[in-house]
Amino acid sequence: MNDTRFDPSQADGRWQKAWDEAQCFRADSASDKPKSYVLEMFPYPSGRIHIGHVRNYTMGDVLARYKKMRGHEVLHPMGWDAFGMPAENAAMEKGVHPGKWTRENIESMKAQLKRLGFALDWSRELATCEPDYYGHEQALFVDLFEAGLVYRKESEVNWDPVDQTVLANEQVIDGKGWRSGAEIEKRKLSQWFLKITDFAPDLLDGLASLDKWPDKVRLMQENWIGRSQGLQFAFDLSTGEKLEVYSTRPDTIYGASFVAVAPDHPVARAYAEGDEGAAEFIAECKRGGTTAATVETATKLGYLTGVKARHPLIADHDLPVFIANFVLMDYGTGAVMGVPGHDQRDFEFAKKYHLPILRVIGASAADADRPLGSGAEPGEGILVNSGPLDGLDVETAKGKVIRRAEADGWGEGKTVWRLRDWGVSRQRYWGTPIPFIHCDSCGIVPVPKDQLPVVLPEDVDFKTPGNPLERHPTWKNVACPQCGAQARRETDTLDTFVDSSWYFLRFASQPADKPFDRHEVAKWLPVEQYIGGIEHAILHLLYARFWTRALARLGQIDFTEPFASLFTQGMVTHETYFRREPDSGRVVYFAPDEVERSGQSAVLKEDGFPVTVGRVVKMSKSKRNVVDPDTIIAQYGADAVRWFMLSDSPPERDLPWSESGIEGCARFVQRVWRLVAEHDPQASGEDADLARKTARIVHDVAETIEALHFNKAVARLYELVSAIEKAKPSADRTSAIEALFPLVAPMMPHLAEEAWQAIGGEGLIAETAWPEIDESLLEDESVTIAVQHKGKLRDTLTAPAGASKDVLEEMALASEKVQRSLDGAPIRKIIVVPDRLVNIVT
RNA sequence: GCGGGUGUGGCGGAAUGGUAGACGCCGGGGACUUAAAAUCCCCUGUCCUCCGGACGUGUGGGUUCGAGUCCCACCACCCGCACCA
Repeated sequence: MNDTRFDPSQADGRWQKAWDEAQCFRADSASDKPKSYVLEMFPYPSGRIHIGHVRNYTMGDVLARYKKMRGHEVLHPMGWDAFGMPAENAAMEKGVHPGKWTRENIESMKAQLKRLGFALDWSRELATCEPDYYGHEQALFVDLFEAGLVYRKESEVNWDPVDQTVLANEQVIDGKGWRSGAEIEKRKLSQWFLKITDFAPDLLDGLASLDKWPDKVRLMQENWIGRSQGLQFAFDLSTGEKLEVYSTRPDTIYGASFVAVAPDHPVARAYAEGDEGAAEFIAECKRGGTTAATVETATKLGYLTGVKARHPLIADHDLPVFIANFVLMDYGTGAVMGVPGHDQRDFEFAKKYHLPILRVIGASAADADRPLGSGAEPGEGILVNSGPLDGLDVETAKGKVIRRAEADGWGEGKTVWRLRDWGVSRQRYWGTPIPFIHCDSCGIVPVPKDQLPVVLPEDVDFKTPGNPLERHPTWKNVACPQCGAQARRETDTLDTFVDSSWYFLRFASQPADKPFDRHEVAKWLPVEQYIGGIEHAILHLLYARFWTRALARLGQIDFTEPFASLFTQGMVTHETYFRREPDSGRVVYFAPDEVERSGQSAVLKEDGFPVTVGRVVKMSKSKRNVVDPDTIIAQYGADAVRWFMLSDSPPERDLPWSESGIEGCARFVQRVWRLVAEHDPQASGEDADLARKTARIVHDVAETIEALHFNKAVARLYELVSAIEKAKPSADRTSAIEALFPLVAPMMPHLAEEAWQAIGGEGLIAETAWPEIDESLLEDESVTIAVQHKGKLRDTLTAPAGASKDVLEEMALASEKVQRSLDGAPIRKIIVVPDRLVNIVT
């Protein structure tokens, strides 16, 4: 151990092997230590680990290793979210089977993760694409069906009329199919749904208990679930039918000037039968994709029908009925009343179709005749021009209208949720087969559990677009489990969000004959700390919460919230380098290793001419601003890469990758290593300042790791290393060095092991306890007091901690700098904050 | 369009309403060396009449003895929007 440099290229692998052999990171559910379940969102096996994964898993790893040092039994597993579209795309493009492609990707990504030295329990590894995972998922799906939480209904998909296939939203670009270029249209298919709306109140109420989740995520989920209270009421139509509408602003009912229905509303369809223009308009609305962003950013269009709606409160007053492209069939009743004065969308619609814009709310009664100018006024106020409601505030008016409607029998107060049921059908091959059989006489029959798993057939082709299961020659054909007659398998597969809705249970317990063992699961769950990207703030996390609640309702588990604490980390970003081609104006991007960077500018290595240094954005293949984890591990070692992932940027914010930054980290690894040579067990003498600093930093690093403020832990460790370097040899300095290595062990585990061994530490540092400190060393003896005058800093004083206000005031006035600033002005007031500051007001 | 977030030196950032810029990167100067690498030391927000002072946390207002932090309005960028994962 006399080498002056730490060599990761030989040390990393050696310690990774040592951990493997000692099986340090195997989670023992029989242990009587307190248990910690640390989980990072499992990756999609795209082929290579992305630097974003490295950041995510490094954070989890630091926490897992730290918890272990704190005496916890830690479960820190890893697996693969292995179903999904990219495998099918690879099959189409390269002719490789999705299973082969996926399994090879898993192998290479696993090797990459191992090179980073993560403290993972690989004995629990799982891949959702294997029958021993998805078979259990099928069993759970059947359980949910039997509990009445699964049903079928029609719903819209993106239909590519040329490829004759269903497209995902991301495959629709500017309303056109990504391969065919054909105009996409909305088409209705009969599909499988999970009744997440059954749990809407529960999912909403449960958010309150998630006090270790970021507020922003809870808020996003709250808005997504979208509880609203309003009035559902019926208009009498001139056709003799009734039209149910829902409004959250029944107080504005006197301001209604039109009614609008969704293009696929029965009233619209019925009317279109006798009106060609309406039929054409409805057909027009079918064009384009199904996403909310597309629908809502489209120009608001309406078609005036000849139908009239009788206003329920204004005698003999009729409103025109429109078919409108912005009204959604699956929210509320698929029909709305339009109040242009107090809703911006209605306002724009009214302008376009020359409808009356009435004011029914003003700042006061005097506003009754003030016209609405440039836009709607959606806020609070006092009712005007509203007959019996005049003078009431918004809330009171809402209540009055609802009571009136209920008394007169034309409507009732109703709670409506924005959340829709979860459509889980996918018309694709590479997913969990939905375990149902269609029988002409028995209807829809679940596959009996003893016949699960329904295994995906291997012999499929991807030469033509569409679902290979649909055109497989034999797989579909099966006998009905009930009557034995010839029947057909369901060919839809499950949304991959289903796979990720219960994998955290399977990690905790992996029996062969059932999805999980409830007693084993109870030992580990809920997950103590879940870490992943903010992009999953709504869908994945909501679906996992729902699935957990559904299993609790079925009596399979005893808790309803899967993740006690959630952390959402930021992205890893990098500068972009590009040139604009002079002829076409096309932008050509260059990879970081093709570019020589200096100061503000950069040149292309190949030709020596400059390239433009573009914005710092999320690493992506299209911008070519990616760095490959393997390359940088080979160059700098796993510890430097891990250290970089934790340094500087707060973990919830974006982290800009930089060459100079990683070099600084690699230098720091060596700096820590050099302290091994400084470790002198024979050194004697005290260094009270260093001892106090060491205790303080041991304490702060623990605190900041627990709060996941890794950047602050890193800053404190830099300080400790500097302090040790500057200190003269002493017993306290030797102790500081002995404390330092365990402190950095969660972050730089390879170096820490090597150093620990070199200074004669016992066993593996991964299994060592966190350093103990003398709590009395945390008390400060003196403090720095700021003295302000006119709100500005004039001087700083050193005072004993806990000095009285009078003493501090006296010290402040004694300061020459303060007197100069005061310049004899009369003192009006002195504010003293003990241990902090004195502010003199003149 | 709707929902959520972020904004502080050249860069990443730190700061229970109480000393703005901790810590790191970059840059500058110096030491060591035949030289380089490595390492170590010092400086490093802007401006000015520079042993002192003024200004300064996206923009414009406000509350306060005191605002990066609280309130109002705005701007820019990022994430999500139900079939990407």
